[in-house]
Amino acid sequence: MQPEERNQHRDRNQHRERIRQVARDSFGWEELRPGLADGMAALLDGRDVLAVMPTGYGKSSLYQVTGTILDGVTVVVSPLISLQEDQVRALSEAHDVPRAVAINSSAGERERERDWEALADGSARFAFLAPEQLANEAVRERLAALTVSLFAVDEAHCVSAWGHDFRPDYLQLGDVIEALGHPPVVAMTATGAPPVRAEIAERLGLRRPLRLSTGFDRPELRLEVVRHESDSEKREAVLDQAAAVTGSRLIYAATRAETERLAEALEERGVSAAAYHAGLKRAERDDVYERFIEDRVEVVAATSAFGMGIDKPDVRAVVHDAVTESLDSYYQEVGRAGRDGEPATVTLHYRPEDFALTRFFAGGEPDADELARIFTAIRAEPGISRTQLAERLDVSTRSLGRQLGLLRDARVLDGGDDALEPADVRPGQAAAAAVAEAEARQRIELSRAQMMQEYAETGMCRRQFLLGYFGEELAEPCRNCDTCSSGSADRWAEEHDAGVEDAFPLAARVRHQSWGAGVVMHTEADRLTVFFDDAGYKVLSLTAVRENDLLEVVSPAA
DNA sequence: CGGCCCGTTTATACAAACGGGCCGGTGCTGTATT
Repeated sequence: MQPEERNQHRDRNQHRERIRQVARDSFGWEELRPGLADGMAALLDGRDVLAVMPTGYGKSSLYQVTGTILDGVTVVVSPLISLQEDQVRALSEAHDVPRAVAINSSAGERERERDWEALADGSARFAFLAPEQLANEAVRERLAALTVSLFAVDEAHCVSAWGHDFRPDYLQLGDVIEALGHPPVVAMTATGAPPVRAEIAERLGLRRPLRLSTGFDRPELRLEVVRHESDSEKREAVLDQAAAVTGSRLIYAATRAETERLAEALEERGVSAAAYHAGLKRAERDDVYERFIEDRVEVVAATSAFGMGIDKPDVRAVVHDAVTESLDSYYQEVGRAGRDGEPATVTLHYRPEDFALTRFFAGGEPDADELARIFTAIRAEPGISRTQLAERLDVSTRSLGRQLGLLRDARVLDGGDDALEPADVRPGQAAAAAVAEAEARQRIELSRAQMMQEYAETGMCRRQFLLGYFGEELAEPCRNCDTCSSGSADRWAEEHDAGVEDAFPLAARVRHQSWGAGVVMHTEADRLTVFFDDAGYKVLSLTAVRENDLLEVVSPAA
């Protein structure tokens, strides 16, 4: 062993010992679950970490323990103020852990100033921020003046799910990290198929991250899908199921109006129910949430707003009144059932027409003229900030954020939001490139919905399908889903008599004649699923691929 | 794209059927108004 290696070895043992000590003494964890200590040690070694672990596993400990050990400030990016508050509380309840502050719009200016001073003088060493805060130059300057020794991104799937249009500041986090000198970064999420994970790593600029994944299977969840032809028949089935089950249950609907209708109909049947969506007042939302947690309301009919941060152990059923826009979202929502490990049922009720709404949300035609107008304005004033630009053009900073994201992705715009730098191309070219980018994005969104449809219509074991989507293999049908119960899964397995696909192995990097570069996501005996960088998911028949020589393996594993 | 609301038509007096138009999810922030 060389002296240098010996030093590293000694450091690592010291790290492990310190991790054990802090976990036990400060947080009261006698033992850390598999992977967590490895992640912490990697961060202390200066490595980036991408952790995909289910809710309740203890992902937060990755930055809690590491941040306690490190001397500088730990920045934690969290999408919701309510989550920030939960995390600040959790840290304040631990022993001998540096103080944590949440910096957001809910505090007054004076309080915020006190928090910054606490970070500066070392009396606070955890800072929770939403990405919108980091889009603010003054905030970034104050951070740069501190020593940031760890950068954590909680609910990191938001980078991919919200970054492109809803909350574009998520896409700027990579630049923020670089500007801070790239301290070790830990990105944490409970959800994400391989393309989502790849996007998180790419957007945040993670450097050869340690990838931790604990497995997606939730055997206690019974998986069911019911297809309906008419709207009213579907609603009746949803209501019947929600009324029949006992214990806490959740209904997910696609629109606010539908949550109201469902809750009302359940009340009429004598079931205590409440609607939950982002159109309600803050106090009403809190009230519904509290009543649900305290078992004073049995059923909550909600939109996707009822989600992150909700951790009720004994939800016995999650009933979907419509498809979601992807299996990533679907699995995240059904994952709120059976957290206590006891059996729970998750059922998707859908109609093919449901996909109309999914298509609508995938976005329509981007406006080439508007993109050209924006680009022209930036060219007239290189180095202009997003805020100034929004004023010049009299548009909202929000819609502008989405357009700037497209121009950036199309590589015709450089620089952060406070200094936009145009590439040397004509506005028409820039707009065309951005439109192409938007179309690629839309193709990917639509392909994600397509996978949802494949799941709904498959004859194979639902769990085998779902786990396959998340890059995991389940050797045998699960015996705890509707296709297994009906015998369909066994018939399917016989017809598609297994046989490992050697020519196109899992995770192989491939190139298709018309869809370009992609990665093999899932293989079956007669077909394979590939995620293409610009076209999204495609299910290919192996016979067609072979006969027409459509697919070429570029490298065996990505 | 499909669902829903609303006003109009239809063919005769209450109700159904039709068509145009609009809306659909998620949260941060800073600013204006009680």
